[in-house]
This record gives sequence, structure tokens and C-alpha cells, in this order.
Amino acid sequence: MHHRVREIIAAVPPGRVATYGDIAALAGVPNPRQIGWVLREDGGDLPWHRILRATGVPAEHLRTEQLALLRAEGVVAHGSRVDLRRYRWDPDADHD
DNA sequence: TACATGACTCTTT
DNA sequence: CAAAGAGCCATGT
Repeated sequence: MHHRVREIIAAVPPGRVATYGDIAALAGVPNPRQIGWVLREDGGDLPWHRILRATGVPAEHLRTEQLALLRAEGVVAHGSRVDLRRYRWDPDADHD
């Protein structure tokens, strides 16, 4: 399960973002909180900064760095909120 | 075994 | 659009 989640997060391309819920759904994990758990335990080598809350706002303790990393990839945040309508990763449309 | 915690989400106010 | 409450599941004590 752990592995499946890592796999999917690793597949999120630069300049795109996904929510905890998105990853959970794709990985077949019932509770999005588990995604956060995986990242905390074993997310050091993953693009964790591409994972946001459903609101588009990153987890509070990561807010600053996460937004900075995203901005470096071209993902701009308005205030602390990223426009998901624009940057949300679509697994079926990653063919570009 | 029971209770508390947490990189969360959804629905209702 | 923001705030509050309930639901959720793996871990640690």
C-alpha cells in the first residue's frame, strides 16, 4: 500500500499538483490522511511539494517551502492558495 | 484494549 | 468564502 502511494506521487509531473484525496483515490486508499502519513514517514525522496489539500492550500508547517518549490516549477499561488482548476494533475492527460 | 494524534475531506452553517 | 463538526484509518502510548 505504502509502495502504491509512493508510486503514484512519484508520477505527478513537475508544474502539476494533486490533492491528498486524489492520490488516495488513485492508490485505492480509503482515507486521505494515510497519504500524509506515508509522506511523513517515507516521503523524503518524493515530490511531496506537489501534494496539496483539497482547498489548494498546503499543510501549514510546510506552507512556505512548499509554495516556494511549486513556484520554482511555474505553479503560482494566490496568497497561500494554488488554483487547482488550473494546475491539478490529470492522470489520463499526462501524455503531453 | 482504549484513547489521542495527524502532511485530510465533506457537508452544513 | 470562512468556520465548525463528524468521519476516517494507521500509529504510538
